[in-house]
Amino acid sequence: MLDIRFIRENTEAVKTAMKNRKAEVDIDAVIALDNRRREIVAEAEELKAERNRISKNIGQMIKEGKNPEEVKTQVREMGDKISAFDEEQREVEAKLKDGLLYIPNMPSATTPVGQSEADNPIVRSWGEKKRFDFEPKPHWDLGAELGLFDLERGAKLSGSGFPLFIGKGAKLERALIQFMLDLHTEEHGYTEIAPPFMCNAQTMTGTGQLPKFAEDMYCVPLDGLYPIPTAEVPVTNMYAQEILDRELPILHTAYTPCFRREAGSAGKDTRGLLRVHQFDKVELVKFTTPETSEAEHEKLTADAEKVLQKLGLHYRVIELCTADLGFSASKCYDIELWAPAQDKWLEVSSCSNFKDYQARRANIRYRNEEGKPAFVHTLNGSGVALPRLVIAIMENNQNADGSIDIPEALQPYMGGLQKLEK
RNA sequence: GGAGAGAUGGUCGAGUGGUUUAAGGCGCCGGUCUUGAAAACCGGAGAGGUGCAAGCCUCCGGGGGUUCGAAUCCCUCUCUCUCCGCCA
Repeated sequence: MLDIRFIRENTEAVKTAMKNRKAEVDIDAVIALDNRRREIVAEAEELKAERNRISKNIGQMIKEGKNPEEVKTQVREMGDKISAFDEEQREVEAKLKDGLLYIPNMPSATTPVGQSEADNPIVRSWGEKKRFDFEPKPHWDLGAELGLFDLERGAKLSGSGFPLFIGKGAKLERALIQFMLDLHTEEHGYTEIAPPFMCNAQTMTGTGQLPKFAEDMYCVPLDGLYPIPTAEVPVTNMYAQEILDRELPILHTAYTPCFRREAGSAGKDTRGLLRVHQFDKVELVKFTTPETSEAEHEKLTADAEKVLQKLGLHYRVIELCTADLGFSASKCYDIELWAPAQDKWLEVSSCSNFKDYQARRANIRYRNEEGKPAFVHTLNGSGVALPRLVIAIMENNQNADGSIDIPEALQPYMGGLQKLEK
Protein backbone atom coordinates (compact mmCIF):
# COMPACT_ATOMS: atom_id res chain seq x y z
CA MET A 1 0.00 0.00 0.00
CA LEU A 2 1.23 3.47 -0.81
CA ASP A 3 1.04 6.20 1.81
CA ILE A 4 -1.92 8.44 1.00
CA ARG A 5 0.17 11.43 2.07
CA PHE A 6 2.84 10.40 -0.43
CA ILE A 7 0.20 10.20 -3.16
CA ARG A 8 -1.20 13.58 -2.16
CA GLU A 9 2.22 15.25 -2.26
CA ASN A 10 3.64 13.42 -5.31
CA THR A 11 0.57 13.03 -7.46
CA GLU A 12 2.25 13.47 -10.85
CA ALA A 13 5.10 11.07 -10.00
CA VAL A 14 2.58 8.45 -8.93
CA LYS A 15 0.57 8.87 -12.13
CA THR A 16 3.71 8.52 -14.24
CA ALA A 17 4.73 5.39 -12.34
CA MET A 18 1.31 3.83 -12.91
CA LYS A 19 1.51 4.64 -16.59
CA ASN A 20 4.96 3.01 -16.81
CA ARG A 21 3.51 -0.06 -15.12
CA LYS A 22 0.56 -0.06 -17.51
CA ALA A 23 -1.64 -0.15 -14.41
CA GLU A 24 -5.13 1.27 -14.72
CA VAL A 25 -5.86 3.02 -11.44
CA ASP A 26 -7.79 6.21 -10.70
CA ILE A 27 -5.42 8.29 -8.58
CA ASP A 28 -7.68 11.37 -8.66
CA ALA A 29 -10.58 9.38 -7.19
CA VAL A 30 -8.40 8.31 -4.26
CA ILE A 31 -7.28 11.87 -3.63
CA ALA A 32 -10.88 13.11 -3.74
CA LEU A 33 -11.83 10.54 -1.08
CA ASP A 34 -8.91 11.65 1.07
CA ASN A 35 -9.96 15.30 0.78
CA ARG A 36 -13.49 14.43 1.85
CA ARG A 37 -12.17 12.34 4.72
CA ARG A 38 -10.13 15.21 6.08
CA GLU A 39 -13.09 17.59 5.86
CA ILE A 40 -15.23 15.17 7.88
CA VAL A 41 -12.50 14.60 10.46
CA ALA A 42 -12.10 18.34 11.04
CA GLU A 43 -15.82 18.93 11.53
CA ALA A 44 -16.42 15.84 13.66
CA GLU A 45 -13.47 16.54 15.94
CA GLU A 46 -14.63 20.06 16.63
CA LEU A 47 -18.01 18.71 17.73
CA LYS A 48 -16.44 15.95 19.83
CA ALA A 49 -14.20 18.40 21.65
CA GLU A 50 -17.23 20.50 22.57
CA ARG A 51 -19.23 17.48 23.66
CA ASN A 52 -16.40 16.37 25.93
CA ARG A 53 -16.27 19.79 27.56
CA ILE A 54 -20.02 19.98 28.16
CA SER A 55 -20.26 16.41 29.45
CA LYS A 56 -17.68 17.23 32.06
CA ASN A 57 -19.79 20.21 33.13
CA ILE A 58 -22.81 17.94 33.57
CA GLY A 59 -20.89 15.89 36.13
CA GLN A 60 -20.05 19.12 37.93
CA MET A 61 -23.68 20.34 37.85
CA ILE A 62 -24.95 17.08 39.35
CA LYS A 63 -22.47 17.41 42.18
CA GLU A 64 -23.65 20.95 42.84
CA GLY A 65 -27.30 19.86 42.83
CA LYS A 66 -28.30 21.74 39.66
CA ASN A 67 -30.72 20.30 37.11
CA PRO A 68 -28.78 19.25 33.98
CA GLU A 69 -31.74 18.15 31.83
CA GLU A 70 -31.67 21.13 29.47
CA VAL A 71 -27.96 20.69 28.77
CA LYS A 72 -28.42 16.96 28.33
CA THR A 73 -30.92 17.54 25.55
CA GLN A 74 -28.49 19.89 23.86
CA VAL A 75 -25.65 17.37 23.99
CA ARG A 76 -27.91 14.58 22.81
CA GLU A 77 -28.53 16.55 19.62
CA MET A 78 -24.79 17.03 19.18
CA GLY A 79 -24.36 13.30 19.58
CA ASP A 80 -26.70 12.65 16.68
CA LYS A 81 -24.67 14.96 14.45
CA ILE A 82 -21.45 13.26 15.52
CA SER A 83 -22.91 9.84 14.75
CA ALA A 84 -23.76 11.00 11.25
CA PHE A 85 -20.21 12.26 10.71
CA ASP A 86 -18.71 9.08 12.13
CA GLU A 87 -20.81 6.96 9.82
CA GLU A 88 -19.80 8.93 6.75
CA GLN A 89 -16.18 8.82 7.89
CA ARG A 90 -16.31 5.04 8.13
CA GLU A 91 -17.79 4.79 4.64
CA VAL A 92 -15.25 7.15 3.10
CA GLU A 93 -12.32 5.49 4.85
CA ALA A 94 -13.44 2.04 3.71
CA LYS A 95 -13.62 3.25 0.11
CA LEU A 96 -10.25 4.97 0.43
CA LYS A 97 -8.60 1.88 1.91
CA ASP A 98 -10.09 -0.28 -0.82
CA GLY A 99 -8.82 2.12 -3.47
CA LEU A 100 -5.33 2.10 -1.97
CA LEU A 101 -5.25 -1.71 -1.83
CA TYR A 102 -5.65 -1.82 -5.63
CA ILE A 103 -2.78 0.60 -6.32
CA PRO A 104 0.50 -1.25 -7.01
CA ASN A 105 3.89 -0.26 -5.62
CA MET A 106 6.06 2.50 -7.06
CA PRO A 107 8.87 1.06 -9.22
CA SER A 108 12.27 2.01 -7.81
CA ALA A 109 14.29 4.77 -9.42
CA THR A 110 16.64 2.15 -10.90
CA THR A 111 13.93 -0.04 -12.42
CA PRO A 112 14.15 0.17 -16.22
CA VAL A 113 11.09 1.61 -17.95
CA GLY A 114 9.77 -0.81 -20.56
CA GLN A 115 6.75 -1.82 -22.61
CA SER A 116 6.78 -5.59 -22.08
CA GLU A 117 8.88 -8.51 -20.87
CA ALA A 118 10.90 -8.13 -24.07
CA ASP A 119 12.42 -5.04 -22.44
CA ASN A 120 13.79 -6.86 -19.39
CA PRO A 121 17.57 -6.40 -19.48
CA ILE A 122 19.89 -9.33 -18.85
CA VAL A 123 21.99 -8.44 -15.80
CA ARG A 124 24.48 -11.34 -15.84
CA SER A 125 24.80 -15.02 -16.57
CA TRP A 126 26.74 -17.90 -15.05
CA GLY A 127 28.04 -21.06 -16.73
CA GLU A 128 27.32 -21.97 -20.32
CA LYS A 129 25.02 -24.08 -22.41
CA LYS A 130 25.94 -27.72 -22.30
CA ARG A 131 26.60 -29.47 -25.63
CA PHE A 132 25.15 -32.87 -26.33
CA ASP A 133 26.32 -35.38 -28.90
CA PHE A 134 22.81 -36.83 -28.88
CA GLU A 135 19.33 -35.33 -28.92
CA PRO A 136 18.52 -34.39 -25.28
CA LYS A 137 15.20 -35.78 -24.12
CA PRO A 138 12.56 -33.68 -22.41
CA HIS A 139 12.21 -34.29 -18.68
CA TRP A 140 8.74 -35.83 -19.02
CA ASP A 141 10.18 -38.67 -21.10
CA LEU A 142 13.16 -39.12 -18.77
CA GLY A 143 10.95 -39.04 -15.68
CA ALA A 144 8.54 -41.62 -17.06
CA GLU A 145 11.32 -43.92 -18.26
CA LEU A 146 13.19 -43.78 -14.95
CA GLY A 147 9.99 -43.97 -12.89
CA LEU A 148 10.72 -40.71 -11.06
CA PHE A 149 7.19 -39.36 -11.32
CA ASP A 150 3.76 -40.37 -12.58
CA LEU A 151 1.81 -37.37 -13.79
CA GLU A 152 -1.18 -39.43 -14.99
CA ARG A 153 -1.77 -40.83 -11.54
CA GLY A 154 -1.35 -37.36 -10.03
CA ALA A 155 -4.03 -36.11 -12.41
CA LYS A 156 -6.28 -39.01 -11.42
CA LEU A 157 -6.10 -37.92 -7.81
CA SER A 158 -6.48 -34.18 -8.19
CA GLY A 159 -6.43 -33.05 -11.82
CA SER A 160 -3.62 -32.07 -14.15
CA GLY A 161 -0.86 -30.02 -12.57
CA PHE A 162 -0.69 -32.05 -9.36
CA PRO A 163 2.49 -34.07 -9.79
CA LEU A 164 3.11 -37.34 -8.01
CA PHE A 165 6.73 -38.30 -7.39
CA ILE A 166 7.88 -41.87 -6.85
CA GLY A 167 10.95 -43.55 -5.38
CA LYS A 168 14.17 -41.70 -6.24
CA GLY A 169 12.06 -38.91 -7.74
CA ALA A 170 10.37 -38.33 -4.38
CA LYS A 171 13.74 -38.58 -2.65
CA LEU A 172 15.19 -36.02 -5.05
CA GLU A 173 12.52 -33.53 -3.95
CA ARG A 174 13.34 -34.14 -0.30
CA ALA A 175 17.08 -33.97 -0.94
CA LEU A 176 16.86 -30.66 -2.79
CA ILE A 177 14.75 -29.14 -0.03
CA GLN A 178 17.19 -30.17 2.64
CA PHE A 179 20.22 -29.15 0.58
CA MET A 180 18.84 -25.65 0.08
CA LEU A 181 17.68 -25.18 3.68
CA ASP A 182 21.10 -26.29 4.96
CA LEU A 183 22.87 -23.91 2.58
CA HIS A 184 20.80 -20.90 3.61
CA THR A 185 20.83 -21.60 7.34
CA GLU A 186 24.43 -22.71 7.67
CA GLU A 187 26.21 -20.51 5.12
CA HIS A 188 23.94 -17.51 4.54
CA GLY A 189 22.69 -16.82 8.07
CA TYR A 190 18.94 -17.40 7.66
CA THR A 191 16.76 -18.80 10.45
CA GLU A 192 14.52 -21.63 9.33
CA ILE A 193 10.76 -21.29 9.71
CA ALA A 194 8.14 -24.02 9.31
CA PRO A 195 4.94 -21.97 8.92
CA PRO A 196 1.25 -22.79 8.44
CA PHE A 197 0.34 -23.83 4.88
CA MET A 198 -3.02 -22.08 4.98
CA CYS A 199 -3.63 -18.43 5.88
CA ASN A 200 -6.61 -16.17 6.49
CA ALA A 201 -7.78 -13.25 4.33
CA GLN A 202 -6.06 -10.59 6.42
CA THR A 203 -2.72 -12.33 6.02
CA MET A 204 -3.28 -12.70 2.28
CA THR A 205 -4.00 -8.96 2.10
CA GLY A 206 -0.82 -8.07 3.99
CA THR A 207 1.52 -9.31 1.26
CA GLY A 208 -0.73 -8.20 -1.60
CA GLN A 209 -2.40 -11.42 -2.83
CA LEU A 210 -5.81 -10.08 -1.80
CA PRO A 211 -7.98 -8.36 -2.78
CA LYS A 212 -6.83 -8.13 -6.39
CA PHE A 213 -5.58 -11.65 -7.07
CA ALA A 214 -8.23 -13.79 -5.37
CA GLU A 215 -8.76 -15.89 -8.47
CA ASP A 216 -5.11 -16.96 -8.53
CA MET A 217 -5.51 -18.77 -5.21
CA TYR A 218 -7.30 -21.81 -3.90
CA CYS A 219 -9.75 -21.22 -1.08
CA VAL A 220 -11.41 -23.18 1.72
CA PRO A 221 -14.53 -21.03 2.16
CA LEU A 222 -15.93 -23.04 5.07
CA ASP A 223 -13.03 -21.89 7.23
CA GLY A 224 -12.06 -18.67 5.42
CA LEU A 225 -8.59 -20.04 4.67
CA TYR A 226 -6.39 -19.97 1.59
CA PRO A 227 -3.69 -22.57 0.82
CA ILE A 228 -0.56 -20.43 0.44
CA PRO A 229 0.77 -19.63 -3.06
CA THR A 230 4.22 -19.01 -1.53
CA ALA A 231 5.92 -19.09 1.88
CA GLU A 232 6.32 -15.32 1.48
CA VAL A 233 2.76 -14.99 2.78
CA PRO A 234 3.04 -16.60 6.24
CA VAL A 235 6.70 -15.72 6.81
CA THR A 236 6.33 -12.01 5.96
CA ASN A 237 3.10 -11.69 7.93
CA MET A 238 4.45 -13.42 11.02
CA TYR A 239 5.40 -9.95 12.30
CA ALA A 240 2.17 -8.21 11.17
CA GLN A 241 0.82 -5.61 13.62
CA GLU A 242 4.12 -5.61 15.50
CA ILE A 243 6.83 -3.10 16.34
CA LEU A 244 10.01 -5.15 16.09
CA ASP A 245 12.38 -4.69 18.99
CA ARG A 246 14.91 -7.00 17.40
CA GLU A 247 18.05 -6.08 15.54
CA LEU A 248 17.51 -5.78 11.77
CA PRO A 249 17.92 -7.35 9.31
CA ILE A 250 15.92 -10.46 10.17
CA LEU A 251 16.60 -13.30 7.74
CA HIS A 252 14.21 -16.24 7.39
CA THR A 253 14.09 -19.24 5.10
CA ALA A 254 11.21 -21.66 4.84
CA TYR A 255 10.26 -24.75 2.90
CA THR A 256 6.58 -24.99 2.00
CA PRO A 257 4.43 -26.47 -0.71
CA CYS A 258 2.84 -23.78 -2.87
CA PHE A 259 -0.65 -23.85 -4.35
CA ARG A 260 -1.56 -21.79 -7.42
CA ARG A 261 -4.61 -21.95 -9.63
CA GLU A 262 -2.64 -20.48 -12.54
CA ALA A 263 -5.81 -18.83 -13.81
CA GLY A 264 -5.25 -17.15 -17.11
CA SER A 265 -2.36 -19.37 -18.14
CA ALA A 266 -4.43 -22.31 -19.37
CA GLY A 267 -2.75 -24.18 -22.19
CA LYS A 268 0.62 -22.49 -21.59
CA ASP A 269 3.65 -24.59 -20.58
CA THR A 270 1.36 -27.46 -19.67
CA ARG A 271 3.66 -30.40 -20.27
CA GLY A 272 5.52 -32.18 -17.56
CA LEU A 273 6.57 -30.09 -14.59
CA LEU A 274 6.76 -26.76 -16.44
CA ARG A 275 3.73 -25.17 -14.76
CA VAL A 276 1.92 -27.00 -11.97
CA HIS A 277 -0.75 -26.20 -9.39
CA GLN A 278 1.19 -27.62 -6.46
CA PHE A 279 4.93 -27.42 -6.07
CA ASP A 280 7.66 -27.32 -3.43
CA LYS A 281 9.74 -24.23 -2.81
CA VAL A 282 12.37 -22.94 -0.40
CA GLU A 283 11.82 -19.25 0.16
CA LEU A 284 14.06 -16.46 1.47
CA VAL A 285 12.51 -13.53 3.36
CA LYS A 286 14.20 -10.46 4.83
CA PHE A 287 13.10 -7.60 7.06
CA THR A 288 15.44 -4.62 6.84
CA THR A 289 15.71 -0.90 7.44
CA PRO A 290 15.20 1.48 4.48
CA GLU A 291 18.94 2.25 4.56
CA THR A 292 20.02 -1.34 3.96
CA SER A 293 17.28 -2.85 1.81
CA GLU A 294 18.97 -2.28 -1.55
CA ALA A 295 22.21 -3.94 -0.45
CA GLU A 296 20.25 -6.78 1.17
CA HIS A 297 18.34 -7.25 -2.09
CA GLU A 298 21.59 -7.85 -3.97
CA LYS A 299 22.76 -10.28 -1.28
CA LEU A 300 19.47 -12.16 -1.30
CA THR A 301 19.71 -12.60 -5.06
CA ALA A 302 23.27 -13.85 -4.67
CA ASP A 303 22.09 -16.33 -2.00
CA ALA A 304 19.57 -17.79 -4.45
CA GLU A 305 22.18 -17.91 -7.22
CA LYS A 306 24.51 -19.84 -4.92
CA VAL A 307 22.09 -22.78 -5.01
CA LEU A 308 22.42 -23.01 -8.79
CA GLN A 309 26.19 -22.53 -8.74
CA LYS A 310 26.61 -25.37 -6.25
CA LEU A 311 24.49 -27.57 -8.49
CA GLY A 312 26.50 -26.49 -11.53
CA LEU A 313 23.55 -25.23 -13.54
CA HIS A 314 23.75 -22.60 -16.27
CA TYR A 315 21.58 -19.60 -15.40
CA ARG A 316 21.03 -15.93 -16.12
CA VAL A 317 19.67 -13.04 -14.07
CA ILE A 318 17.32 -10.53 -15.66
CA GLU A 319 15.80 -7.41 -14.19
CA LEU A 320 12.08 -6.87 -14.62
CA CYS A 321 11.13 -3.62 -16.34
CA THR A 322 8.23 -1.44 -15.16
CA ALA A 323 5.71 -3.22 -17.42
CA ASP A 324 6.62 -6.69 -16.07
CA LEU A 325 7.14 -5.86 -12.38
CA GLY A 326 4.92 -7.66 -9.86
CA PHE A 327 2.11 -5.77 -8.13
CA SER A 328 3.79 -5.31 -4.73
CA ALA A 329 7.41 -5.13 -5.90
CA SER A 330 9.51 -2.01 -6.30
CA LYS A 331 12.46 -3.78 -7.88
CA CYS A 332 12.84 -7.39 -9.00
CA TYR A 333 15.41 -9.78 -10.42
CA ASP A 334 14.35 -13.05 -12.03
CA ILE A 335 16.75 -15.97 -12.13
CA GLU A 336 16.28 -18.30 -15.10
CA LEU A 337 17.72 -21.77 -15.68
CA TRP A 338 18.59 -23.14 -19.10
CA ALA A 339 16.63 -26.24 -20.08
CA PRO A 340 18.17 -27.80 -23.20
CA ALA A 341 15.28 -30.03 -24.27
CA GLN A 342 12.85 -27.15 -23.89
CA ASP A 343 15.36 -24.89 -25.67
CA LYS A 344 14.16 -22.23 -23.20
CA TRP A 345 15.04 -20.27 -20.10
CA LEU A 346 12.88 -21.27 -17.12
CA GLU A 347 12.17 -18.89 -14.22
CA VAL A 348 13.12 -20.50 -10.89
CA SER A 349 13.32 -17.43 -8.67
CA SER A 350 11.94 -13.92 -8.36
CA CYS A 351 13.93 -11.78 -5.94
CA SER A 352 11.98 -8.68 -4.99
CA ASN A 353 12.42 -5.60 -2.86
CA PHE A 354 9.00 -4.42 -1.69
CA LYS A 355 10.36 -1.42 0.22
CA ASP A 356 7.69 -0.40 2.77
CA TYR A 357 4.73 -1.42 0.57
CA GLN A 358 3.97 -4.75 2.26
CA ALA A 359 5.00 -3.42 5.66
CA ARG A 360 2.38 -0.69 5.40
CA ARG A 361 -0.32 -3.19 4.37
CA ALA A 362 0.66 -5.64 7.12
CA ASN A 363 1.66 -2.93 9.62
CA ILE A 364 5.16 -4.23 10.35
CA ARG A 365 7.31 -1.59 12.04
CA TYR A 366 10.65 -1.14 13.81
CA ARG A 367 12.11 1.67 15.87
CA ASN A 368 14.36 3.96 13.84
CA GLU A 369 17.39 5.79 15.19
CA GLU A 370 15.15 8.40 16.80
CA GLY A 371 13.23 5.63 18.57
CA LYS A 372 10.12 6.35 16.51
CA PRO A 373 8.09 3.55 14.91
CA ALA A 374 8.71 3.33 11.15
CA PHE A 375 7.82 0.75 8.51
CA VAL A 376 10.43 -1.92 7.77
CA HIS A 377 11.41 -2.87 4.26
CA THR A 378 10.50 -6.42 3.25
CA LEU A 379 12.22 -8.53 0.62
CA ASN A 380 11.87 -12.05 -0.62
CA GLY A 381 12.98 -14.45 -3.28
CA SER A 382 12.74 -18.12 -4.11
CA GLY A 383 15.80 -19.96 -3.02
CA VAL A 384 14.65 -21.75 -5.24
CA ALA A 385 11.45 -23.34 -6.62
CA LEU A 386 11.73 -27.07 -7.24
CA PRO A 387 9.88 -28.20 -10.36
CA ARG A 388 11.92 -26.20 -12.85
CA LEU A 389 15.08 -26.87 -10.87
CA VAL A 390 14.33 -30.59 -11.23
CA ILE A 391 13.68 -30.07 -14.96
CA ALA A 392 17.06 -28.36 -15.38
CA ILE A 393 18.92 -31.04 -13.43
CA MET A 394 17.26 -33.82 -15.42
CA GLU A 395 17.65 -32.27 -18.86
CA ASN A 396 21.17 -30.88 -18.38
CA ASN A 397 22.62 -33.92 -16.62
CA GLN A 398 21.17 -36.63 -18.85
CA ASN A 399 23.39 -39.16 -20.55
CA ALA A 400 22.98 -40.94 -23.89
CA ASP A 401 21.79 -44.10 -22.09
CA GLY A 402 18.90 -42.20 -20.45
CA SER A 403 20.49 -42.02 -16.99
CA ILE A 404 20.89 -38.75 -15.10
CA ASP A 405 23.98 -37.65 -13.16
CA ILE A 406 23.24 -36.35 -9.68
CA PRO A 407 25.15 -33.11 -8.96
CA GLU A 408 28.01 -33.70 -6.56
CA ALA A 409 26.70 -31.25 -3.96
CA LEU A 410 23.45 -33.21 -3.82
CA GLN A 411 24.89 -36.69 -3.53
CA PRO A 412 25.23 -36.65 0.29
CA TYR A 413 21.52 -35.89 0.44
CA MET A 414 20.75 -38.83 -1.88
CA GLY A 415 22.51 -41.35 0.33
CA GLY A 416 25.66 -41.13 -1.79
CA LEU A 417 23.85 -42.02 -5.01
CA GLN A 418 25.63 -40.66 -8.11
CA LYS A 419 23.20 -41.52 -10.86
CA LEU A 420 19.51 -41.89 -11.47
CA GLU A 421 19.07 -44.91 -13.68
CA LYS A 422 16.72 -47.76 -14.39
C1' G B 1 -17.76 -30.70 20.39
C1' G B 2 -19.13 -29.39 26.00
C1' A B 3 -18.14 -26.39 30.61
C1' G B 4 -15.49 -22.52 32.94
C1' A B 5 -11.83 -18.39 33.32
C1' G B 6 -9.47 -14.53 30.96
C1' A B 7 -7.61 -10.44 27.12
C1' U B 8 -5.54 -3.04 30.01
C1' G B 9 0.86 0.53 27.40
C1' G B 10 7.71 -2.66 26.14
C1' U B 11 6.24 -6.02 30.33
C1' C B 12 3.62 -7.21 35.03
C1' G B 13 -0.63 -5.24 37.01
C1' A B 14 -4.66 -1.74 39.55
C1' G B 15 -9.07 0.15 37.97
C1' U B 16 -17.73 -1.65 38.82
C1' G B 17 -20.41 5.15 35.16
C1' G B 18 -17.78 11.61 35.97
C1' U B 19 -10.06 14.44 39.71
C1' U B 20 -8.44 8.12 34.74
C1' U B 21 -5.69 13.56 32.09
C1' A B 22 -5.15 4.82 32.64
C1' A B 23 -2.41 4.26 39.36
C1' G B 24 1.80 1.44 40.82
C1' G B 25 6.04 -2.09 40.03
C1' C B 26 9.76 -3.82 36.60
C1' G B 27 12.40 -2.61 32.31
C1' C B 28 14.11 1.72 29.13
C1' C B 29 16.29 6.93 28.40
C1' G B 30 18.39 11.50 30.68
C1' G B 31 20.36 13.89 35.11
C1' U B 32 22.52 14.23 40.34
C1' C B 33 26.13 11.53 43.23
C1' U B 34 30.79 8.45 41.86
C1' U B 35 37.57 7.60 39.44
C1' G B 36 33.94 4.40 36.73
C1' A B 37 29.76 1.48 37.74
C1' A B 38 25.91 -0.33 40.98
C1' A B 39 22.52 1.50 44.60
C1' A B 40 19.76 5.79 45.93
C1' C B 41 17.35 10.19 44.44
C1' C B 42 15.23 13.58 40.55
C1' G B 43 13.15 13.87 35.78
C1' G B 44 11.43 11.80 30.91
C1' A B 45 8.99 8.47 27.81
C1' G B 46 2.65 4.87 24.30
C1' A B 47 0.24 4.43 19.17
C1' G B 48 -2.69 6.55 15.18
C1' G B 49 -5.20 10.80 12.94
C1' U B 50 -5.72 16.15 11.98
C1' G B 51 -3.51 20.93 11.84
C1' C B 52 1.57 25.97 9.76
C1' A B 53 1.29 25.73 14.94
C1' A B 54 -0.83 25.84 19.77
C1' G B 55 -3.86 22.32 20.26
C1' C B 56 -7.72 18.90 19.40
C1' C B 57 -9.69 13.87 18.32
C1' U B 58 -9.38 8.49 18.55
C1' C B 59 -7.31 3.98 20.81
C1' C B 60 -7.90 -0.55 27.32
C1' G B 61 -8.62 -7.90 22.01
C1' G B 62 -12.45 -6.80 17.21
C1' G B 63 -17.48 -5.09 16.16
C1' G B 64 -22.21 -3.21 17.87
C1' G B 65 -25.45 -1.10 21.81
C1' U B 66 -27.13 1.75 26.47
C1' U B 67 -25.81 6.88 28.39
C1' C B 68 -25.07 13.81 28.46
C1' G B 69 -20.59 10.80 29.55
C1' A B 70 -18.01 3.76 29.06
C1' A B 71 -11.60 0.51 30.34
C1' U B 72 -16.01 0.04 33.62
C1' C B 73 -22.90 -1.83 32.04
C1' C B 74 -25.37 -4.98 27.83
C1' C B 75 -24.98 -7.96 23.09
C1' U B 76 -21.77 -10.36 19.68
C1' C B 77 -17.26 -12.23 17.47
C1' U B 78 -12.08 -13.68 17.79
C1' C B 79 -8.10 -15.51 20.46
C1' U B 80 -5.60 -17.59 24.95
C1' C B 81 -5.71 -20.73 29.32
C1' U B 82 -7.98 -24.82 32.49
C1' C B 83 -11.08 -29.22 32.74
C1' C B 84 -14.05 -33.01 30.00
C1' G B 85 -14.97 -35.68 25.33
C1' C B 86 -13.02 -37.20 20.53
C1' C B 87 -8.59 -37.83 17.81
C1' A B 88 -2.90 -38.46 14.39
